[in-house]
Amino acid sequence: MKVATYNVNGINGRLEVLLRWLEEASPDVLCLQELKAPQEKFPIKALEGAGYGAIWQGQKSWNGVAILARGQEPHLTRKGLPGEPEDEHSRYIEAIVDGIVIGGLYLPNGNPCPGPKFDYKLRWFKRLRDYAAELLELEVPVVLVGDYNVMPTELDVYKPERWTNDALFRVEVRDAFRHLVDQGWTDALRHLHPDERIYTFWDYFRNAYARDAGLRIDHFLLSPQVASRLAKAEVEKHVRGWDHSSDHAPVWIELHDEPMMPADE
DNA sequence: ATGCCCTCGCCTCGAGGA
Repeated sequence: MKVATYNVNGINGRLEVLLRWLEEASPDVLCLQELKAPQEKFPIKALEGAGYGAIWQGQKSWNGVAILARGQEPHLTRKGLPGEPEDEHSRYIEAIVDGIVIGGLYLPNGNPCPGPKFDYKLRWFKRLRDYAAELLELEVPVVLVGDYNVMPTELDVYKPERWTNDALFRVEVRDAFRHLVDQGWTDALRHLHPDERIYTFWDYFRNAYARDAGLRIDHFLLSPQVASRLAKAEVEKHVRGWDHSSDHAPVWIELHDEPMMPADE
């Protein structure tokens, strides 16, 4: 089973690229972020034509998240995180697909820092941690995946010293991510590639992709019940080089069908 | 220190992104 994430930076402006990649990669599940489209402008017909069922939470101009499933309808279990009812940003959507809870998220950027946007990012992170702890208590397969807008370590930034005071790399934000992972989650890409420089985002500015000046900000966090099934984790870097690409690349993990149990268990 | 490039809106510039 292949589970993927892709910050599309505008689903309608990106539709051709998205359909091309779906045809090429055929993920079983795909979480999308930054739809930048209101609910009624989500291109459901085109995605159904490509063989996918979908649930989504749109928003005019900004944010917006979706979950696609190949050959089936994702079973919606939640829209939005608990803890701040007045928060109207479309940043979290959750579904069950093939027995796995898929939480698709788009964490706030937080710049400029300091400021209200940074405060909102930290609050959102806290809400995510509180909710993630509840999910872990269920002891079921859970994948919390999407654009976290955090580079967890210096290995995840092309030039760490340039990013020290940025909301994506501030120590408070790295701490928040680490505390989340330390609840018992597995960072899938880093787990399988402990020493590699891996990026999932390259700025449109400064010829960043050609220079490989990237950031690793799109992450898969796996509950123990699904971490035991992790087989592969890869970034579709070449897609970032396509014409009219998003500034993020798609990222995916491959899961074994059955848990890999220790021999003596 | 800032803009760079790109997306969206309701409209040709501004806001936001990271």
